[in-house]
Amino acid sequence: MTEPRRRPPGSTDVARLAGVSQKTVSRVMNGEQYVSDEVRERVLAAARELGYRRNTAARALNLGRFHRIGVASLGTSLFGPSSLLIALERRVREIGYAFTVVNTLEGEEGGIMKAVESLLEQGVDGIVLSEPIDEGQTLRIEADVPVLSFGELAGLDGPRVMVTGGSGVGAGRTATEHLLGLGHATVWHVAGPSRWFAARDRAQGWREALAAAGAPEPPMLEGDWSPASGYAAGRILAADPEVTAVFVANDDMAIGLLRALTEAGRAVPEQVSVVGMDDIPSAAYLSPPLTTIRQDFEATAAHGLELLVERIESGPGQAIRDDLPMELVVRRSTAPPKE
Amino acid sequence: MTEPRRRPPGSTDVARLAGVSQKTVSRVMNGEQYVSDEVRERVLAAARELGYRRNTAARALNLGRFHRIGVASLGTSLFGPSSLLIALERRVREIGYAFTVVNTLEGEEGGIMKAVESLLEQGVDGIVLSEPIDEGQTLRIEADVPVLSFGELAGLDGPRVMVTGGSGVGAGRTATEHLLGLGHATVWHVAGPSRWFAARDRAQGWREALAAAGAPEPPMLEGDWSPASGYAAGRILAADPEVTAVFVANDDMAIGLLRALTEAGRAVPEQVSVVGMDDIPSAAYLSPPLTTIRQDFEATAAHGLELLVERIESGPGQAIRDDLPMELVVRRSTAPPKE
DNA sequence: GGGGCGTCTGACTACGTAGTCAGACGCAAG
DNA sequence: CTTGCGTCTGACTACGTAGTCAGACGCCCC
Repeated sequence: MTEPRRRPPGSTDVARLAGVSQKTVSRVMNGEQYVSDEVRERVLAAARELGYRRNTAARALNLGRFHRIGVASLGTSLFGPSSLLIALERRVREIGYAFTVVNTLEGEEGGIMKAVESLLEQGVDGIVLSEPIDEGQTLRIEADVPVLSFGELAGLDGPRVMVTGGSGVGAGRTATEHLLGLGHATVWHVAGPSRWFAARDRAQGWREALAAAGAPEPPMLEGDWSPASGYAAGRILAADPEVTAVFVANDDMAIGLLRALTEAGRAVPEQVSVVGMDDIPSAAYLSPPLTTIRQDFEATAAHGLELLVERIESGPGQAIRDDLPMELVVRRSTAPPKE
Repeated sequence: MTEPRRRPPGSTDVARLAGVSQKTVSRVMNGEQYVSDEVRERVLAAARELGYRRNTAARALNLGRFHRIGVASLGTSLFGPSSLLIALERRVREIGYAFTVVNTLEGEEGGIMKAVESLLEQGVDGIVLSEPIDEGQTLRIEADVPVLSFGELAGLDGPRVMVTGGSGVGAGRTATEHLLGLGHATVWHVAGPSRWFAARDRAQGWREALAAAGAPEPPMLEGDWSPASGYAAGRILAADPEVTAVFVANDDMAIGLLRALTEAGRAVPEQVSVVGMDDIPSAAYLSPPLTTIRQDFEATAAHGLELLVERIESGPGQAIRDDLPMELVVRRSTAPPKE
């Protein structure tokens, strides 16, 4: 007598117990019509009794689809990316798909491509590149799987690729316009790492707003999203008395910047105004409370996934590029210039 | 002529092209021995040419295993949970499994059970409850799938359940001992929501340390992890001149607390010392830089998953309960009491 | 009473992989 | 030369589900 390693019950077992055919069980489990109430009841009772659960593998094999969406993400606990990931998960589940994540450690060679390959091997119906960064190589995805990228990923190419915008450019523009509107002669910018398209977008929005207002464009500083890098940038900016307004590409860097300004005796907002981005939960409790920009990750996720699922279920459509809604949250870190 | 909806190539197609049997292709793809180099080469070439990828569904169906680990998480961008999730993903992939997340919106009725059910339907070989919270109901998991819970989940019951500790109790003890060691008569505590076992553990560590030192136990305040709730707690504590030392259950709440103290004119650390927990990246850049406790999520994830995979691959073993390493990071928010 | 249609059910089969078993071949030892 | 063993390969089959197709039955209408 071998190990009683009983395999889980299948539709055949349920069928036997209910005294019907396997096919009828399948019909009941899929809620098809043309099953008498009496039979349906009997099957459901049998299924309950046996603890029956449909076998996903067999279903996927038969249907040729997995009902699974894979996300290649960046494995960072940064507020933006992780918020987007949560929004994606929720939305994916709402539309009846399963959810898989593969993280690509930043800096890893060809990380995104590896992540995509891993997703393809797992078998997914659609792929999302949630935080595309520029890895300096073309990213050609051969498989017959639609791919959604949040942000223009240079070199991304393939038969079924589509791109939808975040709110980067608009956000950069809004933040900069806010500061200019307060009367500042120009606005400095501490950007995120340039490999990130989100960082590029924000910087571009900043540039556009300056140009539109005819304001001079000061040299741009680049951080790595971390408070430490914001602090480093802050030390540089604090030393320059010309600096009266700064747009920082995320709140974490803004925290470091605030600290550097404080240490240098530059008062915020009296001497320097600061705008962050993300509206992290602690933004309202910093010293001073931070003016920042809040993105709507729920909307971003929903919009992108809608496009993706449409491709999955009915084939190609046209790509879309658009800015999604965002909101300026004015707190106490911005004010008109002192002078 | 119908739509040329070509299905992806299978091992049969590769076999035909390479002039071998389907079984031989399978052998090559699985790296089995007893295949001549010449045949192996031919098969690999054919596979490359066709863009062949093993069909996960068929594999899973045949093997009866999915090589997939599912995580029921909480859908929050809090630093702790999201860091743990990232560590889990990385580790799961390292050990050759696929990774699925299902988030349970907090507050949802029976959220964890629903998440687990969803994972079971998807077909996973093991389940991780990454941030167990007390939903006030027994959580009996019927399926023959091993479950790993990070933290003692009341009512969690089932044939193959195991629990491994986080570092909550030890962290609470360490933080409190640090403050007592500086000479404070006692230590106040702002806890996380009591439904979270992580919050309970930290509070218990705090209590244990006070008891061990013979210090009186002041009333405990409870927040919801957010800076706003820390701020609220801070306003209460700031009003009480007795308060000289506070252990806050996470850094976000500590930020709110710091702000409340500052607004009330209570200097940190001169009048009040504060210890947080998590060591979020911005902790070092707050005013003042925050003394806090750093957890080793990588180790936690690795340790737990090791247990889980052992259960998956070789059956039951004994449950383990242990505290994992953590580290006190001393910065400037703590000092001996003024007087 | 016969024809037609709507409702309900089941037999058969495909999906792609890997386990089992059998057999072919070459080489070494007796 | 025979025997035996190690190496290599393929035929057959199971895995659990759902699509296709065919058939049974009851009812309504002419």
